Amino acid sequence: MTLTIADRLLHWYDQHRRQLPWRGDPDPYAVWVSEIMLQQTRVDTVIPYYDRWLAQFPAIADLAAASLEDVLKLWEGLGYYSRARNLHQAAQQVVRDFGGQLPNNLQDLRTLSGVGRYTAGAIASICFDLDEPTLDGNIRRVLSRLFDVVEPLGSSQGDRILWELARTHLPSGRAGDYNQAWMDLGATICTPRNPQCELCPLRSDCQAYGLGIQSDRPVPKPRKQIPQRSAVAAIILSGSKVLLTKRQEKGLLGGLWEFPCCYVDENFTGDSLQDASRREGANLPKFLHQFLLTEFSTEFGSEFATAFAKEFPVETYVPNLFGTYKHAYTHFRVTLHAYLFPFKESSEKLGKHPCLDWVAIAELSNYPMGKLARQMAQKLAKA
DNA sequence: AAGACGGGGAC
DNA sequence: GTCCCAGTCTT
Repeated sequence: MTLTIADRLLHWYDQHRRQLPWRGDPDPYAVWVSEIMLQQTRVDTVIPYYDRWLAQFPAIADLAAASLEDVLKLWEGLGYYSRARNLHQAAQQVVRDFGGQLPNNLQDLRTLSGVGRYTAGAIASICFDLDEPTLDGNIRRVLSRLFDVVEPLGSSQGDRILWELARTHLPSGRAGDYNQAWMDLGATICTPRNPQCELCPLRSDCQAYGLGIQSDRPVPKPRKQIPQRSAVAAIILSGSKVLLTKRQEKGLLGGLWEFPCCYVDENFTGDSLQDASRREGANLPKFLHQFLLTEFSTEFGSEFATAFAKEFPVETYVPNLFGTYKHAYTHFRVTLHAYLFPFKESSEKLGKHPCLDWVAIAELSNYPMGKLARQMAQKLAKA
């Protein structure tokens, strides 16, 4: 009898599987944490975060009882911070609705925040031996080459085909290994560029290889141009402390701390670098100064706004440049100019608000921040 | 169906 | 510089 594709795939996996910290851990919580961290994130990046996470939150109950601040601090640098917020919330969901145990079926798994179709299939097959397929970036690429799928990656039509292919070839009884085998094959052999086809156990089954078009599969989805934005930030010093503000829970870098800042063009239209250079030519420190006065008086009370206006008269005070930073987010790039506003006298009692804090320079490392704010904080600590 | 959502590594 | 990574949620 002839070997199926799954037979050959699993045979290869039995010999070449990667040794990873979450592999062989019988605790579904450990697998769950790894799957969330691995979303859009490489294995090598995840491993140190995974180890620290399991050390600090060994069980679901530990995570559920933790503060969001501590959770975000441990996630700092991994990106896509909604994953951390969702994982935290889902842990509380599990304690409240499922007796502290991760549910062992696809439907209940999908009710957890941050658990989508991929993660539910992965957990169900790996932890609970359910015959469920799953589909990630690796599996999409491998199946697209193997079966010469021409529908663009991520299109709904393409996804329908790929989910069906994954389910069609799934063997009964080893779905967890089958799913992970596709991913290991995609990560180590059937790579995005320069795939090692001569080492592939499925070479003779591969339609793209047969046609010599491996590098043309999968068909990428057309990309849009990334807009360029400008921003200004304020380093407001008082004694040995600096003013931090906390971002709102939702959206970009939600719940993280930063130095007070704003985009120069809130009515950004998304077109062209011309707008960017026009904004760069504007009077940025003056714009920032006005923003701070408005922001402080509307958000943080008139007392602090008054003290700030007295110390830094908008007509006469010209702040020094602290630094210029360029950063690329997923869907836009930003150039940020930071300016200094040093109070002559210590005024720590000014500005009381849950989303505002005077922080000693030495304590900045305790506050969860995005990369840009972290860079600024580190420069401040060195000076 | 398309966009929001981070940061880093490989080329 | 570009691509893309063990995707999910929102609009």
